[in-house]
Amino acid sequence: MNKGMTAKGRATRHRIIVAAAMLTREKGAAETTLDDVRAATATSKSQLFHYFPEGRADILAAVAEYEAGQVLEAQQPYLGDLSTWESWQGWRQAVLDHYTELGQKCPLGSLTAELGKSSPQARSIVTSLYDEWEAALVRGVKAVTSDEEEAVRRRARSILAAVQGGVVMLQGTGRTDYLDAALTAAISPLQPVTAGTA
Amino acid sequence: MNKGMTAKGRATRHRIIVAAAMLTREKGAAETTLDDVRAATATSKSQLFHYFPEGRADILAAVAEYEAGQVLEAQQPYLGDLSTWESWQGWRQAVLDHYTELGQKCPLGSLTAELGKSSPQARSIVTSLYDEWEAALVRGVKAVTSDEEEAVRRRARSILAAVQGGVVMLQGTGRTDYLDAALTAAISPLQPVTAGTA
DNA sequence: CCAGAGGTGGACCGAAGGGTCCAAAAAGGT
DNA sequence: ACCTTTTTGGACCCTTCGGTCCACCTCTGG
Repeated sequence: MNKGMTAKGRATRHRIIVAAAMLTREKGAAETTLDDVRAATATSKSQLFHYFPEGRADILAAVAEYEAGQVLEAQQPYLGDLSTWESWQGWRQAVLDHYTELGQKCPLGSLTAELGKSSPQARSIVTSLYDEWEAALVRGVKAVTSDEEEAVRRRARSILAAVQGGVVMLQGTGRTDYLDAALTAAISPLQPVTAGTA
Repeated sequence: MNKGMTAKGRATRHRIIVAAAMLTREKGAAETTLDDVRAATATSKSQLFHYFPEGRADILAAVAEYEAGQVLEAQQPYLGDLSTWESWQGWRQAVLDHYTELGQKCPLGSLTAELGKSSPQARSIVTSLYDEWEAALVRGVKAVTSDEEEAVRRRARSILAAVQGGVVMLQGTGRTDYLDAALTAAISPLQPVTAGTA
């Protein structure tokens, strides 16, 4: 894909993606126009179509891919090693902090809303993000419990859904209470039985 | 608001809302144009603006309000009386069935995405929906546990977030596994200690 | 130094879609 | 029957925005 593209070209392309990602977070995908991107990157229309032949949809897809990566990155290094209850707590806090900071701006929410329909590639980006995320959680759950495969998988999914739900509600209300409560409740069964809460 | 409006007028207005709601569910708010609504309701542009002076935004707001009501209605009669573990299970199944049936079509998702930004009224619709929903869950949790106020509230929020998360992931992947797992895990602490799972 | 590639600028186009307007047709009241 | 109010039809305007086109830079390598 980077064939026939100089360092300068790649830089421009990357600059477009990053700027478009920022705009998308700020105003949502629907309100982000090509002119906005153009203005934000000091580029011209022709460049946008030069680097993204399919136009707008192409850019948005690239942004989605970029953002999907950021989502997982924000959870590191915790997500990579959830082998102890302490690291789970660290992860929980990292997630909480990250989304608290983001606030209303949701990286993927508006993207999927805009691209999701009739765009199989967008769908696959989200799906593989979830898969990767779930896999990491599965490894972590497996490390701190002795449940069988299926139970572990279900637990991981419930944790993942808790994050998603908390984030969605944060988007809609601006309150972090839900994410906090959901996350805490979701991982609490992983807590070693020392001073456990029912 | 219904001042100076005949029965016929109210009927037309209502017809517009219902049709717009359906279109919104099918194609998302962003892709629903006034012409679509016009065609689906056999009305004219002037009527749209007659009944919704603010235009498109006005219609979308009305749809959001309408859909918010539908969300809670779909959970009845269970949501109204969550006083036993059995009714909690019934509710869980009702939610699962409802969203499985809806599948990809999310009533409020695209609405909030489109209206959420800079529309305080849309925000308040979502907020009060969540509040009402949470209140019902709080009553239910309180009925089956002996936890103190704050713990009850947190539990209710975690359950609510679990539903939201499961639904979001259903939207994105088409799979109900997440909602199932999240819902099960979220209410499992409410289960009476007879054959409890850790 | 001179091709020829990649990179850039910006004018231009056409469709889509939200919103306005006016006038005609029903409904309602007296 | 007659006047008023509501309801309806649809032509029209105008902005926005994605997308096209072509001419002009600016590198790089031989």
